[in-house]
Amino acid sequence: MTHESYGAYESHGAYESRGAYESQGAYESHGPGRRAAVRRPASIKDVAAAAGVSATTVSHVLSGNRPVNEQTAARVRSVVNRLGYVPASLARSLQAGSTSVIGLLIPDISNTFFAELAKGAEDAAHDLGYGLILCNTEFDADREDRYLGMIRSRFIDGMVYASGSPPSRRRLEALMGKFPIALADEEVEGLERALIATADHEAGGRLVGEHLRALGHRRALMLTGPRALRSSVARANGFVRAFQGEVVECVGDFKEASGYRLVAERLKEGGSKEGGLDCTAVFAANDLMAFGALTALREAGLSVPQDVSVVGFDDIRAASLAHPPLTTVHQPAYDVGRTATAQLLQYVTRGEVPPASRHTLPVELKVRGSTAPPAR
Amino acid sequence: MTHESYGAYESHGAYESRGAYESQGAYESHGPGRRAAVRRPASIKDVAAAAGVSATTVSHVLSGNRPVNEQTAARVRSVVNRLGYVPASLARSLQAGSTSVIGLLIPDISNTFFAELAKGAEDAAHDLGYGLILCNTEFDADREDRYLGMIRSRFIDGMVYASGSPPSRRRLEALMGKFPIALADEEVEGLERALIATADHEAGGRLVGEHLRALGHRRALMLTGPRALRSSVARANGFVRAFQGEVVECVGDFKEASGYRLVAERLKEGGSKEGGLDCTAVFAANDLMAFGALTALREAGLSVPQDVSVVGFDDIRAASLAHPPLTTVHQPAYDVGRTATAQLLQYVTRGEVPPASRHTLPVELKVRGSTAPPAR
DNA sequence: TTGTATGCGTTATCAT
DNA sequence: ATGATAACGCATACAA
Repeated sequence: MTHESYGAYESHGAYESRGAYESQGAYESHGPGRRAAVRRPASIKDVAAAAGVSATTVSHVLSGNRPVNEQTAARVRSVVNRLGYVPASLARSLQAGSTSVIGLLIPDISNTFFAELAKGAEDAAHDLGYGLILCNTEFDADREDRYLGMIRSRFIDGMVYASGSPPSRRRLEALMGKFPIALADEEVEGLERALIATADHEAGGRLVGEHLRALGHRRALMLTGPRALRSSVARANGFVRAFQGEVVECVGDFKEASGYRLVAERLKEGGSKEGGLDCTAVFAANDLMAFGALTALREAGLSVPQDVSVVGFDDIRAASLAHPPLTTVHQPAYDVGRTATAQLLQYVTRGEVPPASRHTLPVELKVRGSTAPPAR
Repeated sequence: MTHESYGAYESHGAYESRGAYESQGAYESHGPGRRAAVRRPASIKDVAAAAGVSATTVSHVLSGNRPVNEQTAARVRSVVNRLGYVPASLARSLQAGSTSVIGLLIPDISNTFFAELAKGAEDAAHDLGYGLILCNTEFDADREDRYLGMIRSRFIDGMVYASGSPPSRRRLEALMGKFPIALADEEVEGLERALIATADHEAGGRLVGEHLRALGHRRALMLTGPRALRSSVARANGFVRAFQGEVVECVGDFKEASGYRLVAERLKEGGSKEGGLDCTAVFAANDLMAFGALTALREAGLSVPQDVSVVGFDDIRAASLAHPPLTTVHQPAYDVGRTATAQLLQYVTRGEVPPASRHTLPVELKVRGSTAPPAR
């Protein structure tokens, strides 16, 4: 399916002539409220026959790939219009050897971080005439497999991979040597030699560490993401190194519930003291977990930032709207998606598998209302 | 592309045998960091030749559509495995006449309402073995056209349409008679005779009206969505009827900026009094516009809900996290997406164009901190 | 149990 | 300027 196939023929009047559609619909109407059976859409042969030319000529009238007598062309266009003919993109793609569609695989589309990333990817794809399929995995390995199957079966020309389910690493490894794949936002352990666009996670962690240290905190609870994710490790490393204080690490899974659970459990176990957190600050490896932490703290009667400071990561939309507004690390989600996609397409369009290349995009600390100096 | 094509052959060992991949990759490696050229992937003929059977037999070994001698089958599978053969979904779909993929067209994926709707649609699609392509239009008519082209060119088997750009109505009209299309969340004026799953917008407006009236408000500013959208009109109608007070209506476009602008302008113009709003409550037709209103009010030094009450619509995630938490109408976004998709697929799988059918799903008023009795 | 021939809808190649 | 034919990769009707 080429770019043109999306709408190039509309200008020939498919939409301009309403009557044509109504009289030649691909479906037969069986009256109001009744189901209608599908009829075979017009093919290039139908057009050729009706116009008294060969299919070859029809093809060239539509593509402009070679000169056609203007009278003939006009006749063909008229028939195209009348029959409501639209070239079958499947047949085109089969012949062309590519679909002009790539995929974007993400774990959770309702996370505005990934939504922004998706916008960047979509813009980059559209700029080059490519379609973009959003593949939402919900962190589910089966779904991920299924979507990866689309590239193995060549339904799509390439894939921007922005997920993070660790078990998929081996599959990715096999795929990356055979198909155009770019990693966005997330490096995958053992796959350093790939096309990668990512935020500077380590710097983000460092900024948070410096911020909390400067406020006077000396003991913090860190809610990390899965160990298998490079970004998790990088955020934690940057934080620990810059904070230079005591850090209690708990492993979460980037979901709000896990942030809630980890903090609630720690509050119940009582740290070392009177049922408190035993930490003056919480750094969650993403905003969602930070929100979970916020909820757990509120339920325990602790107020933020008076009793405990909380910091997130990502700067999703809800972060600035939260109560209190969440101090967090802003990731250039849109740029990550755009960069990764642009990089990928550079190779897809040339029928090449991408070489290793890393783009690290800068992050920014957004200091808001959820952080303050420790109580005492 | 059938459901099975996504991964049915993986169990034959494509992934289980790493060595096979490495020695038979579809790309030729040119050493670390160098670009690699694409090589033609193995086709069914390659497998047939290598296994010493016909392509027909290979096809049947893989599909199970007819019995094959177990020894032969084993030999074929071994070759499939060795060559890393995966059937080309394009060729399959061309032959089958359908792709087993449908589209979901939405205006803004970063709006969590649509993200939730998308999840419902995706779940429903996957349940029936269908893939789902997320088409994000950004309210852009060109993008919408482009995505609608996918159904006209039969790249997808059907479309769940959850957008709302009014100018597209005529295009939709022509399409709906020819291709399987379902409307989600949004009725389209003049297209009542279609497959529709929507929230009860009118009831939502009514709940808000009753709530504000019960609190004692008598004069409200209503920020509606575009007039051309049925949901906008329904929300406004329900509200006006139940509120039974004075209502000033301003037309927005469902974006945050428009909520901000409308309220800011009204504040500047001064209503009828001392630069105030001249209303004790604001009802925005969606949460995004409510957030814009919140910002404008805050900048004007007005506090919510002490000076002005604010109500939204949708109950997106940020609503409960906002400051103050936003009173809003909860829409069953997930169910709307799931219902519309399930309905659509019921007809897609049978190769029929859907009849008229309307599902109206219940909404719920979430009373939170942004509403209170009027000051005086 | 297996193979041959044909068709799906298009575009490219080679003629005319 | 136009057409006939092959090829893309697969599945199926028909034969054997």
